[in-house]
Parts: sequence; C-alpha cells; structure tokens
Amino acid sequence: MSAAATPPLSAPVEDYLKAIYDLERIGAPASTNDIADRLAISPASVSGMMRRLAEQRLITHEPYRGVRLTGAGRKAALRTLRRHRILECYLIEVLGYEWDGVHDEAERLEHAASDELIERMAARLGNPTQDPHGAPIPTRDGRVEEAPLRTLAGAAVGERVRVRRVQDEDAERLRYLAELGIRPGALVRILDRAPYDGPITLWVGENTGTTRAIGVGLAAEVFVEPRGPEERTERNVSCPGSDEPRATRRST
Amino acid sequence: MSAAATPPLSAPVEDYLKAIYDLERIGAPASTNDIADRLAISPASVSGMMRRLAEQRLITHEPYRGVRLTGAGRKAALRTLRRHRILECYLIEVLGYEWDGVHDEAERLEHAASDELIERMAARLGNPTQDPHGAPIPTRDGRVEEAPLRTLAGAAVGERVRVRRVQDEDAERLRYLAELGIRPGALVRILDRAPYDGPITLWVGENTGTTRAIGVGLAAEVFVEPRGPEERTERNVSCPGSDEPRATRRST
DNA sequence: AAAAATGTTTAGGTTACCCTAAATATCCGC
DNA sequence: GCGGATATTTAGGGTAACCTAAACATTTTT
Repeated sequence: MSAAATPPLSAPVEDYLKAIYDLERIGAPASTNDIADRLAISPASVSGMMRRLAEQRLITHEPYRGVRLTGAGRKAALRTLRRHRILECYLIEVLGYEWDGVHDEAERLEHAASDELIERMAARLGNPTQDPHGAPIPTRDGRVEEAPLRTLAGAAVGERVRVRRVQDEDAERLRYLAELGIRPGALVRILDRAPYDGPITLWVGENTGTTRAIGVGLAAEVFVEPRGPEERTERNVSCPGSDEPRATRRST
Repeated sequence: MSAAATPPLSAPVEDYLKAIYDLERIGAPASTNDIADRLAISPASVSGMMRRLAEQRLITHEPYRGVRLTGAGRKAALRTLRRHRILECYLIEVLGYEWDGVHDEAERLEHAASDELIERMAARLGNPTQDPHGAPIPTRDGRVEEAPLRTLAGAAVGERVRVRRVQDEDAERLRYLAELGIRPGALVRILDRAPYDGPITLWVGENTGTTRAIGVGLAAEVFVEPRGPEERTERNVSCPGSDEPRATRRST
C-alpha cells in the first residue's frame, strides 16, 4: 500500500541524517550546534538544511529546541549506516584494508553504492551483524539493537570490562587505540584513575597483558560492557578483528 | 618537478571528460551537440561547462569548432576510464554481477572510489588489461593502446571476424547481444547484407553455431578484427567472460 | 548568394549547498 | 527577573550545475 518510491537522497542529506541519528542515540533531540560541530559545517547552514529536511518529513523541528528523526528519516539513516558498516567490513575482510583506514573510504562509497551491491557484499561476508569497530549493522528492513553500553570513561577503579565498540571517525585515534590493544573483544581492568579528569590507568589483556594510560577524552570513545560472572556466549556474526582479540593483526 | 597536486574533479566534470575522450577517439574534435546527446544534457549547459573546463586547462575550445582534451584533460579522462573498467571487472568477477548490469554501478562508483581502492581491486584481479566488454584498461600512468578496430557494420559479406569489443552503455542492448552470442572473443561470419542499411545476416560461432540477423545500428556498436590467417596468440590478461567464448555463462 | 536549416552561444532563471554577519531567542547566575 | 552568555535563526552572498528561450554563426540547399 504505502512503500511510496522514496526519492533518492543527496549525499549531504544522508550525512545529516546519520549525524542526527547518532546524536539522538546518545540523548535528547539533536541541537543545531551539535550537528554543525559533527559535520564541520556552520550552524547557519545547519539551520537551513533543517528547514529542508522538515519539509521532506525526514525530521521534526521545534525551533530553538532541536530536531528528531521521523520514521522515514530514521529509516533513511539506518539504510546509510548499514551501507557504511557493510562497506567497512568488506574493505577490511576482502580487500585487506586496515582497521583505521576504512572510515573515509566507506564514507564516500556509502552514497554511491546500490542496494544490490551492498547486499552482494553482505552475502559474501555471511551477513555480519557488527562492523569492525563493534557497531551493530542495521538489517535490510531497518532494525538495530543498539546495546546501551557504558564507556571506559565511566568505569570504576577495579572493574573488569570487555571492550565492545569504539568510535570510528578518526583514523589517528583508532590507530592509537589499536596500539594500546584496545579493540572490540579486548579485556580491560581499570587500575587507577587520576583525579580531576586525569589519566586512567588500565591493564589491557586476557591473561598476559600490559599496563597503559589513557585520557578521559579518548576513554569516552570506548564503549564497554561489564564482564559478567558468566560471559555471554551468544556472540554476533561479525567481521574478523571485531571480536575476540587475536594474537597478531600486524606482523610488526 | 611538476606533478602539482591535481585539485579533485567533480563527478559531472569527470563525466564530461570521459565523453569528450570517447568522441575524440572516433574522429574530429568533439562538438557541443555530440557531448550534449551523449550526456543527455542540453547543448546550452554543455557550452557553459566547456567554458569552465577551458578555464581549468582541461580542454581547448575553439568556439563553433569543437573541443579537444589537453594533456591534463586526457590524463583525467583516462584515470576515470581506468576506474570504471576495473570496477566493471571486479563487480563481475568477484561479486557475481552480470555482463549487462555493471555499467551503471561502475558509473557511480568511479567518482567515489579512492585510488587505493581501485589499485587493490586491480591487484586482486591480476591487473587486467581489458574490461568485460573488451575495452582496454588504461594503466595507472595513463597509457592505453586503443586498437583501431572496425565495426561489424563495416564488414563485408563473406568476411570472418573476431568480436573484440562492444559498447557497454546500454544494458538492454548488451543483454540482446549476449543472447545473440555476440561478445568479445566470439567468431562471426557475415552471410548477407540487405540493401539500404537493411539487416545483416550472420553466422555466430566457432565450429557449431547459429544464424542470426542484426540491424546496422546495433552492428555499429560491435567492434571486430579481421580473423587473420594465423590469429594472434598473444592475448591480454582480462576478466573472464571478456575473451574466448565460454560454453555456459547463464545456466538457463 | 540568399534563404533555410542546423548548430552554438548568450541571457536569464532555478536549485542545492555552503558561507559570514547581524538579529533574535533562550538559558543561567545572581 | 534582569543581564549577559550562548544558541539559533535570518539576511544576504557565492558557486556549480542544470534548464528554456532567444540570439547568433555556420553550413547547406536552392
């Protein structure tokens, strides 16, 4: 009945929707400034785009209050997110990209790839449910389970946690986290926290491991799950490298 | 010394350059109208774009006379062509696309893929030198050997020719040619030509084969090479399906 | 060689995005 | 509950790409 042939969205529009989705996920309606920051665009430009998106019923906009995705907007955002994350998996698993190098490539391809291409890639990968950074991959029909994870910045001294996901935007930071051994699947114990938002000292590793220190800023980009008494055995199908820590990723 | 970091070209600009390259390849300088036809854009818009391209030193433009690519323009066109053709190979060989379905996908991806991605795909394919439709793939440094091929429309009755390349723009037509058995590598004998640009009757096949008829319009999109006494044995590295005819491509 | 047909360019307009600067609304501390 | 800080929107501009209609140049026909 419905399923009105959705007019194709421009690349900027898809980027806005993704950004709004991500901001909404954290908390309240997305504010103009937050969106502007995230997309590195002036707030004035965001205001203009919000009007256009609202006209297209992709968001609802209460002036001075922020915006929320509508059903259609959410669907579009999840579609883009699916593309992005499948592309990341594919680039790493099939074409040998590094963990920290996929984001930008996927960012461009996600706007150009057809649904057919994405589904062929997904099939080829065995329909993964999370990307290499631990982010869940929405299904074709727009379902995601966004696990409400805490971040490493919020973990208490003495706690043992399992890294589940890291923010993937910044290649530099990702490379640094990889050096520290902090990637999805890694086990971390919080040894110490310096006061006044000082560095957090960690033990990274399963049995053998190392001591590392990390700033609160970076720690806030690492999502973790408390390591329960009996860890969940039901694991997601995912890209290699996104789960259990592996002995050697780089041969150096 | 030179190698000035080329500013990235927009997708439309890349499309114009490709079109001009292709038109120039046939014959004289590309005319405004030809470019407009090929890109399905109004001649007035083409005029405007020609001004911009000339400013950027990608073409030289003699008003009312047509345009020619400069060195830089040619280089850019070949870069895009390389991307397009490698993508087509990759989509067919690795992701299972059909012969007739790759063009549009490649057309979009060629503007978004990084050089790194293209080279990874090329490596994965063993650096092919022609695409699935028989078109030569320019090298990374912008070299191509454009074999000066004749078309099936220009072949004489009684001649035996080898199909080397077909135009890949139109999926419909490609599908039809595939049905006829006309693909790169196929052997064809011209049995008859009806007068007044009437249909051409062909024998398609190596030893066993079939009789088929084809209009002059379509025949002009099929590039052939006379089957010499001793056929060249030095064959190009290429995508499967782009060469020697294979028993079954589709299982139907 | 003038008229007709064809091909090309200019003139003027539209849309989607972006920007800076200025105006305006909301929030927060006192 | 007022005044300043902060957040948001409006006003006014810019660019790239497209369009149609009209003007102009070239080629072809008679």
